[in-house]
Amino acid sequence: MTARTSGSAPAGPGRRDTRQRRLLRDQLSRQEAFVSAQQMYDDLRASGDRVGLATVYRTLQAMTEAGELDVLRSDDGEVLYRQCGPQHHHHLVCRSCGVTVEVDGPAVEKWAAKAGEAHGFTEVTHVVELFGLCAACSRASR
Amino acid sequence: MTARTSGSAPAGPGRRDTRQRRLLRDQLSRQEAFVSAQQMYDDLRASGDRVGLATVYRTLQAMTEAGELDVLRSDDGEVLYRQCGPQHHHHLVCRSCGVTVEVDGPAVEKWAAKAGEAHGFTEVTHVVELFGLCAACSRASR
DNA sequence: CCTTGTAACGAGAATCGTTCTCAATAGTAG
DNA sequence: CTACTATTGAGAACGATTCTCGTTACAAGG
Ligand SMILES: [Zn+2]
Ligand SMILES: [Zn+2]
Ligand SMILES: [Zn+2]
Ligand SMILES: [Zn+2]
Repeated sequence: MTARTSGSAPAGPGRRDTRQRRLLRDQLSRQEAFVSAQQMYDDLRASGDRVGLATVYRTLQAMTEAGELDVLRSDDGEVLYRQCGPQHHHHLVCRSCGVTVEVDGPAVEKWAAKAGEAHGFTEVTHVVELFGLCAACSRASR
Repeated sequence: MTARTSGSAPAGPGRRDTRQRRLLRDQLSRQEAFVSAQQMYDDLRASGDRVGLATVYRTLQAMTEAGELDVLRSDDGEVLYRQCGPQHHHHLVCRSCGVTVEVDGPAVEKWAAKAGEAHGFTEVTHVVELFGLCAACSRASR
């Protein structure tokens, strides 16, 4: 027996501070928009950083499970990630550039819960996302 | 020149009444739940009907573009289809059996439009879906 | 009915995002 | 510094969806 003698340090997956994880965390904290794993991978590559695609996928998933990222699925089926604030909110996403604004909608929450009950459903969750063209992209497309 | 002499009968894609399309339309009109192309394919196969997978995908897509079907993406990324009523509505979907109830939420529509404007977004659309366990599935899982 | 032009089919190959495998690498506690 | 093992990454494997292209079969004319 060599490592871990007593029940103190919580060893196990997800706790090592690696170069790859630092890179991803940094890039995410700098992002305004929702981005895909592929985009993250390409961007890191472009800036000369060496990271494996599988690692990007794994890390993004792990962070999501840990509640550090919000997920969204684009129309063409790609999974997009974003580092958001901690409170419950919804997203107003630009269809063109991905820029995202966090918005809240207390009315929606209530409506959702009520609608669920009314039909005998339990454990009701809701998916509420808004898509549009941000001010900048609206202007650009005129 | 043989077919189409004058500018009357709108020839072109999407208008032939084939056995496969009838089968799909029939099965969809009998479905309470959102279903995937694969499921449709399997079900048709199971009931002895001969249909190609590509045809199922193509037809479902065409019907969707024609506004005859509503689309939804499952958590694991599959596209699900359902024949719904013509008016704008949202869905309360059972996570377990897929059974769906159409619900409306005037409050949500307003909130969405307003939130969009407030941040300078244009052409705002919304995705609002509710997921839960239907009464039957809630009972079964106790 | 029979003929035609072509929309629609379908089997299988090709895409594409994502996940898995497994040998090599590198945090970390001691 | 060493040992233990979490993590990585190249490439194979997957699964849903799309594409290809030779064959089939609607449906308008004749
Ligand atoms: Zn968010
Ligand atoms: Zn934009
Ligand atoms: Zn619907
Ligand atoms: Zn159910």
